[in-house]
Amino acid sequence: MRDRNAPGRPREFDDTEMLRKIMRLFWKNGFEGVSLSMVMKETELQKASLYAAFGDKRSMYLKALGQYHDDIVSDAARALKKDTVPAHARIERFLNAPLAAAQKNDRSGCFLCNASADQSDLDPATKTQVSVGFDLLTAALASALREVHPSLDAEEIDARAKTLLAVYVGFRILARSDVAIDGLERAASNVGQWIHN
Amino acid sequence: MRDRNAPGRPREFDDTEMLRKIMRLFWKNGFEGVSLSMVMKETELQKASLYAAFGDKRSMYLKALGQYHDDIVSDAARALKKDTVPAHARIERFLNAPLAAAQKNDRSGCFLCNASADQSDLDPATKTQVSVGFDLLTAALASALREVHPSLDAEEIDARAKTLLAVYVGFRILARSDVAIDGLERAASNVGQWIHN
DNA sequence: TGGATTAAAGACCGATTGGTCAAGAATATA
DNA sequence: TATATTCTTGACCAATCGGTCTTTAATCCA
Repeated sequence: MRDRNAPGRPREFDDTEMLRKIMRLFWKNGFEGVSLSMVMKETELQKASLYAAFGDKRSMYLKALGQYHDDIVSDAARALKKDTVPAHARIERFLNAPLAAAQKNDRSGCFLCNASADQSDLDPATKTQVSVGFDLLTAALASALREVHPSLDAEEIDARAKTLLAVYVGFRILARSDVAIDGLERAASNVGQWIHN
Repeated sequence: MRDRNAPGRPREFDDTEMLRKIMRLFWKNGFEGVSLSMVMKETELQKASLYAAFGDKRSMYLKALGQYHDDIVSDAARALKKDTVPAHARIERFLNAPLAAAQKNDRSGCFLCNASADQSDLDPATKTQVSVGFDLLTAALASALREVHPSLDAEEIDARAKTLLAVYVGFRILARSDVAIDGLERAASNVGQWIHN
């Protein structure tokens, strides 16, 4: 966002608001699945304005991924680290989020997971940003796990956190297909039990 | 593949061989990330020959996914269902495959997982085909789990199989990013322990 | 009021996209 | 050898791709 009292003609749109629209586009369709004309339609901005504000397509994608981090990932991490409900319930809620979304017919999945599958192998900057998101979630899961098992050492906590993250990511990907959702629910409840081991 | 004694000029290439090349392309780059000119270069075939043999781009993608099913998924399922090693070791080997690939710097991941993230929400036919693959793997995991726990009922077996599949898929996606691989290994060994519960 | 500066609008660019078509070449059968 | 059938080649197509440029409009500061 530009300075309010900057010289020159002021920008007529809010950067963050537009970035959120762009984010939803890339989230749903992937990098190559989004064209500049789609972005123009969604934001109701001209091409040149988009380039001036966000740079080229790759840079838009990266900024959209950053917006996802700020809006969604960090929120999820916060809810895992501290909340009114006990730690094990926070983890269960986290693992149930993919299934809850699927039941509401929201199949967009997780932008981080999609980006990892779609672009991590093709673009190093995306790969890095995806890893940052996954690392934040791992740390948040580890924090919650420490509350459940104060006696476990750091390595074991990290290993379990990564297992839970893998389950979460797997649920997100599986829920995008037609894999029967009811089996997944019981699977989630199994993992909920496993947390206490 | 056309009949050997069919009338007309015989095809100068092997369909399956070409489909495998196309498969690798889509596997690595996703649907929109592959252009017809890339396919032409990889197969050394002309555009019209490709269209005559495999149909349009969407149809090529679906056939490539089918080839992945025949070549890779069904092999993995077979190795899970029956082998010289005991059932729990077969499952562990299955879960370790994503990490073993990552250690060899093979980051292509799993075509099924990538397709689910990339195209399941956009194309119903892809969604269906992805689900068929996941269902086959679930059934194979369930078969191995029944050997480990003959007393468990079918629903519980299915739920556990889906948990393991989620872990597998999660590993595949996480391994594409820069998430530290050593933590994942210990995670895999944790899950190996959990199988016996 | 007059620069200086920035944004908005949309025409414009070459390159590439997925896809088709017409002509010639290779085969089986008759 | 003639014909029917299929395959291969490469030119060809409109549409779209990502990206730029010029013109005009809006603002700040002096």
